[in-house]
Amino acid sequence: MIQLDKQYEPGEVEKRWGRFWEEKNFFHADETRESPAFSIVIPPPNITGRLHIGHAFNNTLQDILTRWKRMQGCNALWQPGTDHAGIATQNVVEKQLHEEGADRQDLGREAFVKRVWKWRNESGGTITNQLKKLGCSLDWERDRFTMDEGLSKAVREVFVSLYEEDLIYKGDYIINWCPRCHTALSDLEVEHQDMQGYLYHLKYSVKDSDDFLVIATTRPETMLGDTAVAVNPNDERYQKYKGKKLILPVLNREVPLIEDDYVDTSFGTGALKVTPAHDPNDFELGRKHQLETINIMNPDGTMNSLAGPIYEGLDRFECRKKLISNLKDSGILIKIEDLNHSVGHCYRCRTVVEPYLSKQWFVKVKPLAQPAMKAVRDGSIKIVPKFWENTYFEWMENIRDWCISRQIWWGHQIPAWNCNTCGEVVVARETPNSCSACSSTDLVQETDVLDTWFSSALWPFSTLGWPEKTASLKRFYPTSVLCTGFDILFFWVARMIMMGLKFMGDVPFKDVYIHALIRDAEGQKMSKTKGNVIDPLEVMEKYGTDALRFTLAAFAAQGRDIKLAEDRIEGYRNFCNKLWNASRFVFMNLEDYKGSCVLDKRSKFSSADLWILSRLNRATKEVNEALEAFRFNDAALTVYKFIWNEYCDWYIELTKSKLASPGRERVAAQNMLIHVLDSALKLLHPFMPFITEEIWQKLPQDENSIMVSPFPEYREAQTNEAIEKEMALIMEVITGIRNIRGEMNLNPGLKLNVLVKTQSSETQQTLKYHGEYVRELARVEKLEAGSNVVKPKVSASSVLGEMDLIIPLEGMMDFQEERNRVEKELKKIEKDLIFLDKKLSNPNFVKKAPVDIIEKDEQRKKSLSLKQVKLEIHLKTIEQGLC
RNA sequence: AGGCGCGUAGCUCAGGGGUAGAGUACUUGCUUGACAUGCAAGGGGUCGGCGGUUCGAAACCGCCCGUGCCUACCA
Repeated sequence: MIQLDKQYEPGEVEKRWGRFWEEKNFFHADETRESPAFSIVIPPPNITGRLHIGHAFNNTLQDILTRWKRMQGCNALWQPGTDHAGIATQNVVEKQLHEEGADRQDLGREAFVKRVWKWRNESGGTITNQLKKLGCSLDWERDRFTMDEGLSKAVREVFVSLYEEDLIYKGDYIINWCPRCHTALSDLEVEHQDMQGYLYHLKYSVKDSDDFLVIATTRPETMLGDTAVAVNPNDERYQKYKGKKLILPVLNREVPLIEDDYVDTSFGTGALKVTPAHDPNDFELGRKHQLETINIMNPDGTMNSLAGPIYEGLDRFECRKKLISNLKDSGILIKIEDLNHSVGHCYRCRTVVEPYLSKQWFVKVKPLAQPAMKAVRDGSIKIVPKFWENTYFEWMENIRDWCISRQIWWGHQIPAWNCNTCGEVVVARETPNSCSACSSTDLVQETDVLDTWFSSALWPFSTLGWPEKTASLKRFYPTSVLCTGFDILFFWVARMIMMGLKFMGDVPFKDVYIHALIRDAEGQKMSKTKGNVIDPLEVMEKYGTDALRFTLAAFAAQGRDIKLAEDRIEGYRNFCNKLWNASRFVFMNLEDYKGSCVLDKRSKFSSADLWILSRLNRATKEVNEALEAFRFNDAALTVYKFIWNEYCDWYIELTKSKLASPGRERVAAQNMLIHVLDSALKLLHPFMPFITEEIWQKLPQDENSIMVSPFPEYREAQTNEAIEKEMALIMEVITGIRNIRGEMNLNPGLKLNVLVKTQSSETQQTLKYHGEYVRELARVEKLEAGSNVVKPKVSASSVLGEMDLIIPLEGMMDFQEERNRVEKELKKIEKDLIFLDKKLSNPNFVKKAPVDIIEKDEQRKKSLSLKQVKLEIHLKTIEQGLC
């Protein structure tokens, strides 16, 4: 006989089954298998990452889908992998070097990259192991890394193809530069933050005149690179200076006054200093008006020689300080205003980014964006929840070219070679030996690497073997669902759609499920710097992995951020224990059971048996439907309620009388208990893989693992309305009795006699037939039901539908308690009747409302009135007793 | 500056044109032979405010207040 401990202890169980699944290779998807494919690619976590609550959430949802589909018989692939995270990883290793008193320049490129690989091989797998702990059923055999040979080949293929089609180009443009990471960033990699800054008003004198113009700027140090001042052509104030030159303070350079209606007359003074090398707008103005560009900054954010001898070598912010101080002394600075404006920061290191003119590589995105928008518009890709589609379209419509070159060492080096002899740029799939133009062998490869997101954009097909035409690619592409947070909708999702369509000729996934972000109890985004992180590993340690997973699923309602509360996790930990103990009860009653979990058609099933089967069937339907629609919370709560509120609270209790003595009813109950437990465990398995496997393995069944057993399906014939109605009546009577017992503070152990007065012969039959249930669950000695029941003077009573529930209490009646109870009830009835009366006496309601609503209300009014009359009579007898 | 969410029980959150639900917390009573990480019963909400549509609004629409986020070339 199988005995369970009194409490569920997750720690050891999780380790054991985690190992078991991996050993049995259950997570593996075989590309040669013919069953319908279901595939998901994991959003590859950074190799620098540690599992945070967002990962836990994201991956729990994917695992739920994967396990569910796998159990449904699909050839289910959940593709694992990690991302090389160029800047982030380089930063980690550079920091290490720094601690050793060195920097990457000391090592040189080759040695540095080698060092990063070493770090990756030693520490890059942390998150992989943590995902295993979370129970993720990823096909580890297929683990990929964005810097793998195969994926690198894919990157080259895509780069060269795009270049050949003129969709990749190189040029001098203003980009976002991080002076700390020493690299260009794409627009997306800049995080804007509102900051309190200053608007400095500076005097620029007009050449050959005593007049001056006042310009306003937030970044005064850039004036050293000014090559013009712009005003609006319609601005009255500046008409008289048309065509004049201005003298740039400090450097005393002559700059022209140009006119452009881009200039907003209402901002600042209406006069705009123009620095084409250090501001994106000024860059555009500069091109339009053919202005000179003067780059006054070094890549590390210090000023270069063009900034003049006083400022050369100073950091940009020191320069600002010193410059302002000097300008103040020389009377150039007129005033300083407070200004709240948004400042861009590097998303990897939080340094203020600098708009910076430099030579970079770009992807021409517009031609790729068109089909990507169409795919979503025509439904080839569905974004769930739908409202994210708007965000997607808005971004795609305004998309600008994507800066893909990064001046770092860790990443895919751009497959372009510069010929030192003739200056030709050779872009090739294979490393060329000689220049395609002049045959010189003096070729030097481009030092820049590609944006990490460039390789991520290929993820859904590069992981499956592309550019080779693999069987996996054929079987699993397009993938079924992409599951991710909205924070990388543009970074990643949009780009995968563009690249998938371009290179595979098909969408990379059919559904995109966008889930919420997890925040702390105050609604703040969790971050290490704020110190408000919830560590999922700690939670798993304390409450068990299943409890965490279930909590996350229960919170996963669509379209709302999640404020994670620890007491919810505790609640679901208790649910694990509840399930554990229900199972414990079942096993305690199986010692003489010879059957299996399969329903035995010849069994003599009781009404309770058929009832739970019917309820199980409904729950099964709801779980499948909810998961189909990505309503994880509905699915989770349905299983929860079924197990706790139906199986445990009612069914187990109802079986106790049947189990009490040997016989056909006992066997039937045993059969149904384990059949339903088996199914419930399966329904719960995708959410709580560990505890379900642990219990399920002890059930009499001959399959290998619950994770590869068939998921329950809805069966029309198992829904039994008549039985559900019958049992609802029984439960109503039981609850009615318990209510009186509780409200009147009657001793729980006290056996009561109960009379039910009812005109319905059906009700009489049901109560007669199932009297045992009532006697057991409501602690009743004698139960009598009939139309001529006589109510003793000293009794408690309530009205349940058309039934009068009467509990004789001769000698133990607390009249005051009973009066309070009945008066409370009457008060509520009165309130309801007033409401209904008002509604039903409204001629418009009767005229316009649907018939079934009117009928329902009329029915309710009738039964409430009847109940009221009965209770008032009862109240009178009580009051007699009080005198 | 535009755009998108959210505001429901003390707390954390579901729901959604026909008189409000869960978990947790709270009150009362229970060492009932699965479970005190439990059982039974109970209290608790003019569903942010104001208008509108409707026979009927917490739900749909508009405005306002509060709150969170995203996008943007706010010198």
